[in-house]
Amino acid sequence: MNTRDVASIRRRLLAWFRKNARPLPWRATRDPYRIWISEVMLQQTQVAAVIPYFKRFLKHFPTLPKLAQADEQMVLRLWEGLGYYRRARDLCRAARLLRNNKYRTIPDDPEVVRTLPGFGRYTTNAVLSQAYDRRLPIVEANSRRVLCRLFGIERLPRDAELWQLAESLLPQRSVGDFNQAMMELGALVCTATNPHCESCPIAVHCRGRRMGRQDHIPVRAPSAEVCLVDEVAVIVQRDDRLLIVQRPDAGRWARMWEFPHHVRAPGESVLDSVQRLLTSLGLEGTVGDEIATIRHRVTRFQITMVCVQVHHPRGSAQAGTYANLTWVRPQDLHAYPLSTPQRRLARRLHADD
DNA sequence: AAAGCGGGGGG
DNA sequence: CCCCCAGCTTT
Repeated sequence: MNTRDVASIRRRLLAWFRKNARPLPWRATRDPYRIWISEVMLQQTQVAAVIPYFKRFLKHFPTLPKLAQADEQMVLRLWEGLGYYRRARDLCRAARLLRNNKYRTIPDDPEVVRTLPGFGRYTTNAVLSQAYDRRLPIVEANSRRVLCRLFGIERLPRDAELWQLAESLLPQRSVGDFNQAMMELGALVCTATNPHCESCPIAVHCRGRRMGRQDHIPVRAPSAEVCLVDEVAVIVQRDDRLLIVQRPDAGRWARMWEFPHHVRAPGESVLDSVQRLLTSLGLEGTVGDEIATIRHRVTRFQITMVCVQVHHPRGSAQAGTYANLTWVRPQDLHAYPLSTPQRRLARRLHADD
């Protein structure tokens, strides 16, 4: 792309956006706080799903100070159904960090913003370009597709390459609109399947289109295979609930799954109950021998270790399998009522490695 | 650099 | 069923 092409792309895209932009709620403002909330909700989440959540969230927490003093449980409740709940926790953490450092809103400083939890390169640049017209590029699902087709990249693109291309297109002003225009084009015209090249404002500059390869760009990374993994699972019982602590990788406790709806039937053995649980989750696997059982008088927990061999879901192949489960990160275990025996057990098993 | 996080929507 | 979606964090 030479300088003239780039200038033409900027002009055409901005003109197209001003005529065709959807009237989304977060576009009615340049309030950095609102833009921030929208950007976080939109991470890995489609626009249509976000709109009602965004409106409701802003009714409860209209400003940064309100969010900074919010109860995290309340924020999480408002987040229910959006997924990736760490986003909500990070939202609270970042709001409080800003307040504690005497910021009354998101500062116009990428170096500062980038250090806040939940602010990666994309979110930092998206918020600052839209709120303050900072000249910062963005790369996400939509603009990635646009860039790959526009530049005719017929191989797996490298991230650094895409960021560089995105920056090369940025105008001097209206940067926020331009970034949004790239995304809007990807959402409305340069779609993943059946792109509408006939109505694309920059089709004349599109190498992918010129090569007739738009349907084969961008190329996808091969999806990971489902492979067999030997695992050790720990079953924690309390009353009629089960909690499984699983160790997918040797020497590292990666996750803890709670199954609030799984009830061990009267008289049913733990091993049978776990087998039934695996089946009900659609996981193919077999429950092997019981390794050990530990009873905690104080906590009323009984912990059973069993060998479980599971056909382990890799990549996104089994996304959704664990719906309705509560996910707890190991570093968050201290906040969880069942953490003490779990960690004790983790240390014991770890010592055996 | 690669894997994991979650839920919904569409083909 | 599979792919895709306004990514971030950790290893």
